[in-house]
Amino acid sequence: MKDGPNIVRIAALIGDHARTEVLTALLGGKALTATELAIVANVTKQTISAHLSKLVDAQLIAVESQGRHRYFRLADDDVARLLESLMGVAYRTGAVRLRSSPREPAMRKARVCYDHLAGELSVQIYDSLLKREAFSPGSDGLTLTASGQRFFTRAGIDVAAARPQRRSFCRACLDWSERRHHLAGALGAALLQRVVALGWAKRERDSRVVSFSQSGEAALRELFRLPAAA
Amino acid sequence: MKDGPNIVRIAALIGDHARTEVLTALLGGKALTATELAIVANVTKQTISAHLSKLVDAQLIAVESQGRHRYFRLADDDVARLLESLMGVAYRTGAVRLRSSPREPAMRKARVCYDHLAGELSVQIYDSLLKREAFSPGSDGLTLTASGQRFFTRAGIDVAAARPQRRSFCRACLDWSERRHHLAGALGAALLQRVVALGWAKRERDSRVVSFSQSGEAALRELFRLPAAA
DNA sequence: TTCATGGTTCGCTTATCATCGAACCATGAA
DNA sequence: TTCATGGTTCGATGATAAGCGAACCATGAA
Repeated sequence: MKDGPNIVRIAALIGDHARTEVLTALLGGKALTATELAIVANVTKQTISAHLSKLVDAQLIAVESQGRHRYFRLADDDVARLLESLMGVAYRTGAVRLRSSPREPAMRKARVCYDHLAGELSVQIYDSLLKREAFSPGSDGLTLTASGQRFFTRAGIDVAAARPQRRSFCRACLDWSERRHHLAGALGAALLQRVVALGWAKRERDSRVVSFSQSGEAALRELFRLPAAA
Repeated sequence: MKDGPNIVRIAALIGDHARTEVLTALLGGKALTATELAIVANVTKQTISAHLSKLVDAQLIAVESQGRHRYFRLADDDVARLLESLMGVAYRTGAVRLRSSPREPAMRKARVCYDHLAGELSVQIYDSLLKREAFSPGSDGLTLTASGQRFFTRAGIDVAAARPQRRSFCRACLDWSERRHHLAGALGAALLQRVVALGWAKRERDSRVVSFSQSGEAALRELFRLPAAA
C-alpha cells in the first residue's frame, strides 16, 4: 500500500499551530526574520528556531542570511498553492477562525497570496481577462494570447520582462474565499506590483490585506471594466 | 495574525501514518469498509474506528451505512486535489517512498486519481485535447468548446449526461508525478469510465494502478493521436 | 575590547495522541 | 434464540514532540 510520495511528513509539519503561523505569515510574500516569526507565532526564540529548521529541512521554506539576520520566505509558489488549497478545504468544512476578526471583510476583498492578488477583486479581474480572451489553456497552466499580451502592455506591464523566468509565467490559482480562480504566476506577480507602483493600493503592515484607495479601486475597475463598487 | 481558515486541524489529520494510508487508499476512488481500511493502515479495528470518526468529523471523508457495513469514501474531489497537491510538494522535496516499489513504473504511467486518470498517459491525453482546442478557460475551471464536445461524443462519451452534476464538469488537476495538468472533473471521470467499459484498461485490485492492455493502449493512442508506445 | 542583539544548542518537563486489550452494541444468518 | 461478524467505547500505556530556561555562539556597533 505504501505507494506514492510521503505526504505524512509535510502534512505533519503544517499540522502545528506555531509552524502554521509562520507559513501563513510568509504567505504575505515578504521575507521575515526568525525573531519576527517568533513574535507572530507567539513562542520563544528557541522554539521558533527548532520549527524553522524543520521547515527548511523539508524545503517548505528557504533561508537567506544577511549579516546577523536570517530571512525566511516560502520555498516557492507550489508551497503557496498548497497552503491555499488547504485553506479551501478548511474553509469549506467550516473551520474558519476569522469570524470575529475585524479584518475579515478586507481579507475577503483583496489580499496577497504569496506574490499575487487574491480575493473578490482578483477573481473579478480574472473573469474579466477571460472575457477578453486573454488566455488559452496550456499544458503548463495558461498561455497568454496576442490580445491578452496587448492588454497587459497597454496597462503598463512589461510582459516580456516577466516571461523568461524559470517559474511558471501565468497560471490560475484557486481562491479559497471565492472558490474560483484568480491569476497567479509571474504575470500575476507583475500585476500586483504594477497596482502597488501606481499607488492604487498598498499592503497593510503585518497582514496579507491589500487596501485600495478609493480612486485606485475606481481606476482598477475602469481598467478591467468591472461594475462600480457596491 | 489569526486570519484565514484553520489549516492546522486538517493538516494534522493528514499528518498521521494510519490516516494517510486511509486517505490514499480512498484516493483509489472505491468506497471501503472500516475493516478493509484497518488492514490497509495496519492497525486494529478500534484504532481505525477512532481515526475514521475524526476524518468524518472534519469532513475529509464521508460514510454510508449499508447493513452492518459502513462504507467510507473521500468527501469530494476537493479533498482528492488537496492530497495530490501534497504529493506534488512531497515528491519535489524528495520524500518518495515508492523508490523500491515494484509498482512504481506502473503508477507513473497510469493511475486513478479519485475518479479520473492520472499519470503519464493522462497528461499526454490532456495535451492532445489542448491541441484540438477542446477547452477554453472558464471562471470555474475549463469550458468545453463545440469541437471538444464533438470529439467526446464521437468517442462514445455522453457529454450531456456528465454535465448537469453539481460538481465541476471539467477542470485541470495537477499531476504530481508529471508536474503537469491532466483532465479531472465529471468529464475526466466519464473518460475513465469509458476506457474501462471498452476493456482498454482495468484497475488493479487494491491499488491505484490502471493497467492498459496492449490493444487498449494502442486504441487510446490512436484516439488521441499520441505517438506509439515506447 | 566590550556590549547588545540575533539565533542556536542542550536538557528537562509536560501534554497530546496513537495504539491496543477488553468489553460491548448492532446487524444478519442459521 | 444463538452465533458470527462488523464496529464502537473505555481505560491504560507509551512514544513523540512542543515548549521553555539556561547557556552558548556569531555578528555588528561603540
